[in-house]
Amino acid sequence: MTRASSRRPGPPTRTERGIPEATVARLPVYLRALTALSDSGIATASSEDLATAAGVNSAKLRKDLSYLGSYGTRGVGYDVEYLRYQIAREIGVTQDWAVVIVGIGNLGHALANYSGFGTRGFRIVALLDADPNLVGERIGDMEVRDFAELEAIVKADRVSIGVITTPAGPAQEVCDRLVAAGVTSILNFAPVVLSVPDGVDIRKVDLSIELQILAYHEQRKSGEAALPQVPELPAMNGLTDLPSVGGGVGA
Amino acid sequence: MTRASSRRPGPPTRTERGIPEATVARLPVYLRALTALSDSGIATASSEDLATAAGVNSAKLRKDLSYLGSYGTRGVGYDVEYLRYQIAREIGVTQDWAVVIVGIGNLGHALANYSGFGTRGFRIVALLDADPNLVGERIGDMEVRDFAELEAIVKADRVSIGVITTPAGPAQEVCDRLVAAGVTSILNFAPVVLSVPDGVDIRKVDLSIELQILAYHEQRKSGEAALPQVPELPAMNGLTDLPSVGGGVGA
DNA sequence: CCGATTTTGTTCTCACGTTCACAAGCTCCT
DNA sequence: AGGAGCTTGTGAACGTGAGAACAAAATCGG
Ligand SMILES: NC(=O)c1ccc[n+]([C@@H]2O[C@H](COP(=O)([O-])OP(=O)(O)OC[C@H]3O[C@@H](n4cnc5c(N)ncnc54)[C@H](O)[C@@H]3O)[C@@H](O)[C@H]2O)c1
Ligand SMILES: NC(=O)c1ccc[n+]([C@@H]2O[C@H](COP(=O)([O-])OP(=O)(O)OC[C@H]3O[C@@H](n4cnc5c(N)ncnc54)[C@H](O)[C@@H]3O)[C@@H](O)[C@H]2O)c1
Repeated sequence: MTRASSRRPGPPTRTERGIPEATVARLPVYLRALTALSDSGIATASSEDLATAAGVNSAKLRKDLSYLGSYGTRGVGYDVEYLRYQIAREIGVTQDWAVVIVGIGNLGHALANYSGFGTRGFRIVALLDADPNLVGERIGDMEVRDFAELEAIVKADRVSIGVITTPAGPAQEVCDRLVAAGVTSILNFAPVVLSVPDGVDIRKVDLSIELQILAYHEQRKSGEAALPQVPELPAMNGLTDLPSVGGGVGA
Repeated sequence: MTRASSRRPGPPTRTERGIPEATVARLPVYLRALTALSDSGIATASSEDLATAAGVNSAKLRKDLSYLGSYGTRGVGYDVEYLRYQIAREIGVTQDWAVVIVGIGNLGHALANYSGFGTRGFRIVALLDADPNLVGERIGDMEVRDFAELEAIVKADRVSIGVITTPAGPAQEVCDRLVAAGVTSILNFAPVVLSVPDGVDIRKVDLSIELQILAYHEQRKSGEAALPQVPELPAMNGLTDLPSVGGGVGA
């Protein structure tokens, strides 16, 4: 492991068990690749093999893994099962995390029906919605419950992760309720910037943004020199979506 | 704009109209913030206002915008409408992009029902699935069509963006078909690393990975010094998902 | 037991991204 | 008209991340 003694403020110098964020984001990818290899009956894999399966450069993969410890064997490679467990432990998916989903509309239904969570260390303990017409509906082996029950559920099941799939309008309010109830990690699908207090982690998944990034590159491919250069405000597409400029300040 | 003459290899030196990837990823966020401000009847906004609405640091926002040109006025701020148009043009959402969705299951249905695309420069021209039982089903004002019609549709509607919402197994195959048909940008929801030829852009949205990143940080919050230190392979959670180690090499 | 071979873990360097800090430029008030 | 007061645009410092390269450690064959 990297020593941080005689070196001044020096290089990155991980502050003891601090794994770079970029690495954290890749660990789940490695975990999946290892699972795939394991299912194929492969017991040992080199960094080259793993890197190929995970779609990254092998030097990067080795450096990422070195933050966790020395789990490989020189001249041989990595034991697939062993490394898989070590990564799973580091991420924290060897235990189950209780999750609530708020807003059981189109997207909420899809997530509720998705089987891929339970098999990966996450357990959906409640589907919540404010719409009385939805409350009571059965989805798989679960039932939609009233959003008002949030606090009781979070307490009872020690829920630490909340998923927001409501429209943008109520998202900040829902977020505040989740935080107040004790949820400390939030995955947001609504197209708004949510503000949360320190100590609460938030990640967003935003389809429109992904598509727009693709569009940007797409435009470069085809257009190149065939685009109008700084035209003045013509009629533009309706780009409307948000009801108003939501809550407070971002981080 | 930054001159790149008498300076040697020098600083970042954008290669003429080349916008940093990190900036590209934030432009859609700014666009949304501007739309929100515009809808609130605000005509002018300072970088501070905008940064707050977009959830970023104002220096970063100013630098990002400076890559597009000098669209602000010192001492005043940015004209909301004008800047909004400039960003929309830069991203490429002043024109409509034709999109196909492949795999109309839980997630595909949700996307098909989502109204937020049409209003942002994207037009879903086809919903495709290989399952004969699904073909013909109506979703909103669209009808699910056979995946075999892909090539014809891509040609007819000049489709450049494809969305994959099939299970992981067939995803690479579907991806190859899309590319062969002429699609050059792909948004993938299946939990696999897809390989595509040069010139094709691919982005992935992966719920499980997002949750796992949250879990990692969550574990840090509660556990801290209370975690077992490198235990030996005990019974672990089923982390299975992929059917086997998919296609070829990643980028 | 020793050397050839393989593959990890790590160091070094470069590129990229973020943030600070401030001169340049605009508006408004006197 | 001239100066005070803001706010942009950007140069420079800093931090993080990516990739090349290689020494250290393990296996295997003779
Ligand atoms: N459907 C998609 O494919 C898609 C794609 C991208 C983004 N999104 C975003 O995801 C979010 C959900 O999309 P959707 O299509 O499922 O919307 P939806 O309208 O179908 O569902 C929203 C659900 O949230 C519930 N809800 C509203 N206010 C609530 C509150 N205060 N507390 C609890 N529940 C509340 C509603 O009753 C409804 O059931 C939206 O923000 C949307 O912009 C959706
Ligand atoms: N549902 C979710 O909330 C969710 C969450 C995270 C990730 N995902 C991922 O998104 C993908 C879709 O999930 P889902 O729940 O909608 O699955 P699903 O099984 O409900 O739907 C998949 C659809 O793809 C179709 N399909 C299968 N093979 C095909 C082929 N070769 N060509 C065209 N169509 C084909 C099937 O007929 C089916 O309609 C999966 O890869 C899943 O892992 C889903």
